[in-house]
Amino acid sequence: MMGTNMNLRQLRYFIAVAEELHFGRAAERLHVSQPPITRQIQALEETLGAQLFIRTPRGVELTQAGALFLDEARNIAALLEQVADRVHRAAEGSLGRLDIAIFGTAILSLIPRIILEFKRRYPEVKIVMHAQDKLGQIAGLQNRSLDLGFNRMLAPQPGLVIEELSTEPLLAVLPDPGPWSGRKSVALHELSGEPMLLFPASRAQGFVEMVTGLCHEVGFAPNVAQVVGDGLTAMALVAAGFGVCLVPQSITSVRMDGVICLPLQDPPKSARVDISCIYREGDSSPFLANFLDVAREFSA
Amino acid sequence: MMGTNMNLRQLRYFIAVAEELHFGRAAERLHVSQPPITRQIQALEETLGAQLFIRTPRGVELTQAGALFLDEARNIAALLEQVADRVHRAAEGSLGRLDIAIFGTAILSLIPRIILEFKRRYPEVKIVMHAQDKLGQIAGLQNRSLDLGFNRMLAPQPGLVIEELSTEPLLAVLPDPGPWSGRKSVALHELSGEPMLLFPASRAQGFVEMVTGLCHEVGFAPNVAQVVGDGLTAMALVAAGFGVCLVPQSITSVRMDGVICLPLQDPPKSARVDISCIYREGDSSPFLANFLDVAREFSA
DNA sequence: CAAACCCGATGCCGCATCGGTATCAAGACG
DNA sequence: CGTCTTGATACCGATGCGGCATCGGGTTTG
Repeated sequence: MMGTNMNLRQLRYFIAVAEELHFGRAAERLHVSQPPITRQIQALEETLGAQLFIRTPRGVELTQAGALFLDEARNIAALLEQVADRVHRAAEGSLGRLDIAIFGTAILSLIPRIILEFKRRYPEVKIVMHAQDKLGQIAGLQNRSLDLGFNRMLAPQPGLVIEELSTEPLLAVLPDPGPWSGRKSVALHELSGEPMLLFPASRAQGFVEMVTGLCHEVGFAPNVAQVVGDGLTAMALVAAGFGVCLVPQSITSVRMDGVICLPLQDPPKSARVDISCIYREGDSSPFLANFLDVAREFSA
Repeated sequence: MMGTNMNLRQLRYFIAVAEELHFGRAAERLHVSQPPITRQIQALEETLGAQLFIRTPRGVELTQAGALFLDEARNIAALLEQVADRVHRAAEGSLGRLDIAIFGTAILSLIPRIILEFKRRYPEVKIVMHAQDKLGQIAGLQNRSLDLGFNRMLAPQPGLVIEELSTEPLLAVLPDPGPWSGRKSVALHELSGEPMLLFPASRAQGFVEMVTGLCHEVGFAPNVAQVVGDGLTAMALVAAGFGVCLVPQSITSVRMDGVICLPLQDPPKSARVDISCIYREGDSSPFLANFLDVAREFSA
């Protein structure tokens, strides 16, 4: 009456016996004695309601049902092993998916290198990139559609962790040819009269306020010509003669004719912008942990 | 340190917890108390080397690894159930394969009806037909390439069981038009002068000896015109005027112009031939048992 | 702000199950 | 006819499992 419970041990024992066609040799292979084999096979036959072996004086042979079960048992055993391995790798962060958001100039220089290295180390982790601004990243992290965001000048958020990866100086982007052609650097106050292009014009500001604050520090209010969407647009407008602008250094990895990029003379310490990442507090995902490891290596 | 042993119980528990997202409800569904659930899940997580659930104050949620494992666990559980069912049906003879041999006129009348009925009852049992003569059937049974043979007048064989399904009278096959046209029966001694066609001309005889013996019983030696391969060939030669022959009644299910088939007058009891089946002694195959059940029904 | 509540984790105990040793029963073989 | 081999069985000690009671933490509630 009691036999509705198959056991993986029974399955292993059965496979051994079916391959050896001999209880004793199967027991030897399994490093147990022979009686347990007999009992487990009997139990298995009872649970299946099927005789699996024909006992002969010189060993056993498979019945048709036994031969059928052997195939399936091998399948299941292999499947289990494979599944265990995949789950293990998923848990240690080698297999799975990571949703990353970037915005604007954050994609230049550092981030691509981090992602490339991560993909090299964990080729079975699928990285899904999302282009979302600061507020979108926060919302995405909170509703779990994102695991990680890259951005600049992030404000603290409850439940989210902000981690600075690196900082970089600001450069002045100036028309070329123009008054600054041939110069090695420029002082911020030299730009006091110039029309200035600011960015980004998105919901979540930060950089705009930073630039205007810097100008006030050196004693002038910026002559804001226009607020545009991103740094590259601003640079293009500088090239077209609409004014000047300040950009993070990494943006200059894009070469553009008609402008020169000069470092600031005696820049204040605040004239730097960060590249930071943001993720959920207490997120134990191994994918995230591994990605952060790679990111921290590159920020050093 | 000991955790290399996954258990199907752990798998069931895991599925329940993953679907309920709550240890207590899972325990209720499984009709056990909550602590065993905790312990089995812990053991499973250790064997897999992966955290499957994130424990929260109001229940649990799946990790990525847990979600992956849930899919696979469902697959394995379903596969196991299906396999158990298939093995059970294979053991009771509903699923599998049966190799049957027939030869010559044994295929007429009775055998096709038996096979048809068996296929109706056990549609998942594949019947493989082999055309083999008596010796071939015996060899096939012994080397296990056959499960069952149909034939006539089988001699006892060690290790094989012969079971008579039915007997049928002999009929005289006579040219028509001819001396017997219009008659309702014929006495065997009337054929004493006629050229007689015998069969089969295969390695394993039996029927030839039987017919010659019958002739001797009524006082004449048959005038053997020719020994041919099978009964149908003999009938065709009768129609062509080569002589007469005796055939089992069932062969007359094939209508042939140019001959008439008449029963024998006062036939001796020995003037009958059997249709028998032959199979391995002690063959416990449920397919064979089921097939024999059907065959015995039809022989009654 | 403390008490009550809900959740999973843990300690302990009794029972079922499992494996090991010794032995048995039945064929095969010389 | 005895011996060997093979699977089956009896018994015993060890392990594993479930149930009960309880703990620790976090949330909710009065």
